[in-house]
Amino acid sequence: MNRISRQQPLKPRKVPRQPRSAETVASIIEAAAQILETAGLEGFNTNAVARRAGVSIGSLYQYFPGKDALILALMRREKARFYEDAAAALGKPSGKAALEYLIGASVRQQLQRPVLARLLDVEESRPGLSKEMAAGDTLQSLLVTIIARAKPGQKRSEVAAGDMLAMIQGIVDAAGARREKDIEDLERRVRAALFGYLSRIGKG
Amino acid sequence: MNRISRQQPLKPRKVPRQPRSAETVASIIEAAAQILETAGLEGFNTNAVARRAGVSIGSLYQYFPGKDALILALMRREKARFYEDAAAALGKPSGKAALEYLIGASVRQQLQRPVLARLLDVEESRPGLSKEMAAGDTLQSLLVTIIARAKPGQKRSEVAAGDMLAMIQGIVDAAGARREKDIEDLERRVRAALFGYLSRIGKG
Amino acid sequence: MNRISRQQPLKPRKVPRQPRSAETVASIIEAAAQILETAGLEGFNTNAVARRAGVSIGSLYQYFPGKDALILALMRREKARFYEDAAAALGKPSGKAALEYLIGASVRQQLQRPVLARLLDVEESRPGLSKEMAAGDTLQSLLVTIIARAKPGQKRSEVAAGDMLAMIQGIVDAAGARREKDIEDLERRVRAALFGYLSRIGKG
Amino acid sequence: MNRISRQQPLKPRKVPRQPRSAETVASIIEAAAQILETAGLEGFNTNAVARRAGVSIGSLYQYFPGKDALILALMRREKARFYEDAAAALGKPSGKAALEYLIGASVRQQLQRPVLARLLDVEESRPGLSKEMAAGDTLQSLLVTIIARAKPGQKRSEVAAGDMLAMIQGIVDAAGARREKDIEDLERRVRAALFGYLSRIGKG
DNA sequence: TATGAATGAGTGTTCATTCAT
DNA sequence: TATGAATGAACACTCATTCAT
Repeated sequence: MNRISRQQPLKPRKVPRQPRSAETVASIIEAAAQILETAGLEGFNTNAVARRAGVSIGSLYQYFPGKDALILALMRREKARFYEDAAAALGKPSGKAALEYLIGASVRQQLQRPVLARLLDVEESRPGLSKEMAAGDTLQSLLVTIIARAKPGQKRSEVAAGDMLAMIQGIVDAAGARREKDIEDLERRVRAALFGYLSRIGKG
Repeated sequence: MNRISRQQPLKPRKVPRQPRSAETVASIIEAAAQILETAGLEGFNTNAVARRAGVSIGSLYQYFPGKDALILALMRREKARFYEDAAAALGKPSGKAALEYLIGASVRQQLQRPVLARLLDVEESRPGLSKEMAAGDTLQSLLVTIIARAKPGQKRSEVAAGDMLAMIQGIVDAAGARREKDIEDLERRVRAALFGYLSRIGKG
Repeated sequence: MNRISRQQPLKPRKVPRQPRSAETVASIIEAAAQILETAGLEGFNTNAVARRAGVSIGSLYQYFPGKDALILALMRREKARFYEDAAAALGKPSGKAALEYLIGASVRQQLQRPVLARLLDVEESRPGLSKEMAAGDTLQSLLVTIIARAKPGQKRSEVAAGDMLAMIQGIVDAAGARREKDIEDLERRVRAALFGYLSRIGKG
Repeated sequence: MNRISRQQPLKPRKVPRQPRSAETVASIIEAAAQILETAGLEGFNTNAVARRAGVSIGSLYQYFPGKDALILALMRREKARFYEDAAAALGKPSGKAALEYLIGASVRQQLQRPVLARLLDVEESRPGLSKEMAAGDTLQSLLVTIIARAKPGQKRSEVAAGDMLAMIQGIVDAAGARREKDIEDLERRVRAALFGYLSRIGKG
C-alpha cells in the first residue's frame, strides 16, 4: 500500500493459538524494537523487521495488519512492562514514597533501552497512533492518584500530572541521549525537579 | 538516487548573494515550515515543498543539496529567531530576572508555531542532523551563564542546564500538543519547575 | 499501495505541457493496450506497462494516478476513436442508413483489435470504472436518436437501444474471439439481428 | 509459489467418494460463488473462499489443485444446473417451442444470480480456462439441433447458433447489470431478437 | 539560471501455495 | 486427513534526486 498510511487497521490480525505463533509474534515485536534502535525511525521498515525476526514478510503481515500496528504492539509491550513495575507505587505507604518509586520506575525503564524509549515517545504523538494508545491516560491517572496523596488539596492535578510526566520524560530522554549511566544521580535530579515543582505550583 | 540519505552534504549549495536568490531561499524555507506543520514528518517531501514555495524542484536543489539540508536550514532559522529574543536575557539585572526572561522567550517561541516547534525538536535528535546543528550548545551555554548568576556556586551547571532545557522543552511541547493558549499560566508552571529544581538540586 | 483499489483517484495527474510529455503519455497508453492484448487482464500490471512503453515506472505515475486511471485513459482513447467514426452516422439520409453505418463502425472498431475491445468491454462494467466512464450513455443516446428516425413511435427506445447495443457487442465480441475476419459477413449478421429485433419489438 | 498461475493442473485432485467429502467439495464451490458475488473478481481469493466455506485452506487445496480449478468447478456446476433445465427444450413439440423454452431457461438462469452469471461469463473467455471448459460446445450443439427443427434448411447453423448465444448472453447480462426483475418482459425482448435474427439471416 | 520531465531503488502489502504438525 | 502457520514472488505506488532543455 501507500506510504501515507490511509487509516490502516491497527488491531492485531490474528490471535495466535499455537505456541509456535506466539513465539513468532514475540520475535517480530522484539525485532521491531531492535530495528528501531539500530536504524532509527527512517530506517524502520517492515521488510527489515521481518528479516531481523527471521520470518518471512508474509508472516509479519499475518499477525500485524500494517506497519503502524507493529509499532503500536511494541508500544503496548513497553507500556505493559513499565506498568508491571510502576503499579507497585500505589502500595507505598506515603505519597512521597509512591512518587519516588514512580520516578525510579520511569528512570529504570527509560535507561534500559534509551534509544527505543525515546523513539517510542516520539511516535506516540503521531496522530494516527495516539488515538489507539490513549497512552498517557493510564499513567497520568496513576500520577494524579499519587499527587493527591503526596499533596492533598492540589488544584488542577491533571495539569500538574501532565507537566510532571513531561518533565520526567524530558529529563530522562535527554539523559538517555547523552548516554548517562548513573541511575542514582539521574533519579536524584528528577526528584529535585518533581518535588521542586510540586512545592511551588499553586495549591488553589 | 536512494531514499536513505547517503551522507548527503548539508551545507547550502550556493550562498545567495543577490536579493532575488535570498528571497527564493527564504520562501523555500518557509514553505518547508508550512508543509511540516500541515503534513507532518511523513508528508514532508521536497516536491511538496517546492510546489508550496512556488519554485521548481530543480531550483530547490540549486539552493539546498538535499532534504536534510532543508530541514537544517529551517532549524537554523528558528534557532536564530529564538536567539534574537533570548539573548536579551543577558541584559537583565538579576539572574532570576534573566532566567524568567528566558522562560518567557521559550514559551513564546514554542507556542507561536507549536506543531513546527515540536517536529523540529524531534528531528533535532536524528543522528545525521544533530551533529551539524550542535544545537543545544549555544542555548545551553547561555543557560549556564544565567545559572551562574542566579545561583552562584551551583556545581555541574552544564548538567543542570541540560535538565532545565529538557524540562522547558518537555512541558512546553506537551502544552503545545494540548493546544494550550494561556501563556501566562504556562509560564508560571515552567517557572515553578525550573526554580523548584534549582532550589533543590545539590549545590556541591 | 494496496492491490484492492481503495477509491483510487482517476483523473490524470498532470496535464503534459511539453511535447515530450504528450509523447510519453501516448506511448504509455499504447503500451497499456498492448499489454492487455498480450497478457490479458491478469497479466496487466503497471510495471509491465512502463517497461513496454520504454519509460520508468515513475514516469507512468507522473501522468496516471493509478492502475485504473490508466485503463480509463485507454478506454477513453478507444471511445474517442470510435466516436470519430460513429458520429458520421447522424449525417446519413435515413434512419436505416444511419443504423447500418453505426453497425459498420462497431464492427470495424471491434475487429480492429478484437482482444483489446473485448477486455475493455469487460472492464467497463467494473464498479469503480463504470461511474467515471458514463460510457454507454453517449453511445446509447446516439442510438436512441437513430432509432427514433429509423422507427418513429418506438416505445421505450432506451431499453431497445440497450438491448441493441448488447446484441452488437455480444455478437461482435464473440466473432472477435473466434478470430473471424470477414467483415462483410459479420455486418450482415449484425444487421439481421438489429433490424430483426426492431421489427418485432413492441411499438407501444 | 507464484501469483501468475503457471499452467496449473485443473482436474480435481481427488475424486470424493465418501459423502463427507462430497459435502465439503460442494460447500467450497458454493463459497466460491458467494465470494465472487460479494467481492468480485479482484476480491476473489482462495483464503477467502476457504474461510467462507468453513474449511481450512489446506483442505481446499486437497480437493482443488488451484484457484483456476475452483473457478472451473463452479462453472461446471452452473452449466450443469442450466443443462438440467435447458435439455427439456428437446422434448418440446415444435422447434419454435423448443427455442422459446431455451430462451426461458437462459433468462431464468441469468437472472437467478446475475452477478455470478456475469462474472463467470467473463472468466469463461480467459485463455487458460476456456480450453478446459469447451464451454459453448454443448450448449451450441443443443441450439444447432433446435435451429434445425425451427428453421430447416438454415445454412451455417453453427454460426447462427453462435450469434444467437451471444445475443442471449449480451441482452440478459446487460439486463442483469441494470437489475431488471421483469422476467416476462425480458423474455419477450430476447424472443424478438432471436426470432427476428432467424427470420432475416440467409437461408442459403 | 530555472524548469520540470524522467528516473528507479525502495517500501508496504497481498495472496497462491506448501508442508510440518 | 485436516489444519493453519509460514513462505516469498509479485505488484502498486512514492519520492529524492538528476539532467536535458
